Amino acid sequence: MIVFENVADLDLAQTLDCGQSFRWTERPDGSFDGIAFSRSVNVSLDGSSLVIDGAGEDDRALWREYFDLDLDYGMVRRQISGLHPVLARAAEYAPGIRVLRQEPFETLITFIISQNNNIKRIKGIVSRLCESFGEPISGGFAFPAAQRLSEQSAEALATLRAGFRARYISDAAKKVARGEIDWQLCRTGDYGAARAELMKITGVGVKVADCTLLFGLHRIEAFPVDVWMKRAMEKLFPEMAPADFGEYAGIAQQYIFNYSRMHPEIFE
DNA sequence: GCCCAGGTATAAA
DNA sequence: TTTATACATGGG
Repeated sequence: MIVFENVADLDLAQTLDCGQSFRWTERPDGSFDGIAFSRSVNVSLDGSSLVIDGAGEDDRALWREYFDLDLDYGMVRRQISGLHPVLARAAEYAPGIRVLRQEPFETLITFIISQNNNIKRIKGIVSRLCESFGEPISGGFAFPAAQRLSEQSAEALATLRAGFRARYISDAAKKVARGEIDWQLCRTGDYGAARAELMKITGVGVKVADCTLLFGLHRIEAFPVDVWMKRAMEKLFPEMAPADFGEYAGIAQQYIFNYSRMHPEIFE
């Protein structure tokens, strides 16, 4: 068991159930069971201590990074809130959101599955994907390796009931397994080039690419303010110009997404 | 039954 | 370059 003390600005439900990760399930006691990096754990918050049950000290750095504990989200939230009142409202609504640093391939595949889909069903498909093709580990199944996934027939993938996304999953797994996707470029290269790199995959457009870059490669600096967000800002504050989301655009975007999910009436 | 869901590929203007 | 439509599946 690992304990991180004095963790601020983290709410597990807000972070693990806000549509960025699809592998966490809440227990009645408010803790969450989940798997990342082929490790099955239960995470809970005891006061300001983050408890990772099922993990050893060897993995302290790994979980510190996963929950992005080295970034001061209080500072980020204050900065974002100053950019536009809509951002202030969204950040205030769920101040415990953090942007997780998930594994790139898992993020890519889960957001391919997310297209024209709902979170409940996304979780089901991801769950079947891991049970069918992931390595069994203590407490569940790891997310499948690209190589293993790339070897699956169309018939095998059909058991996931992912619908038209099955061939997208297959193409992504093949390209990643062959090394045709340059993760280093995605992580550190020009944002446009990183986006284009992921869009080499069939079924990956700007939205899936942006979500993969944000949640899988932590490109928090460049999430575009899309037309939908601009419309929301103009509707709520018609007298103001839509703001750029600034240095932490990806985090701002996640506050907004969560807020819109909980208050759909405000966003039409 | 009908509508829609963290969109994208494809065809057509 | 921009705009309509199909797409598989299942929850509300």
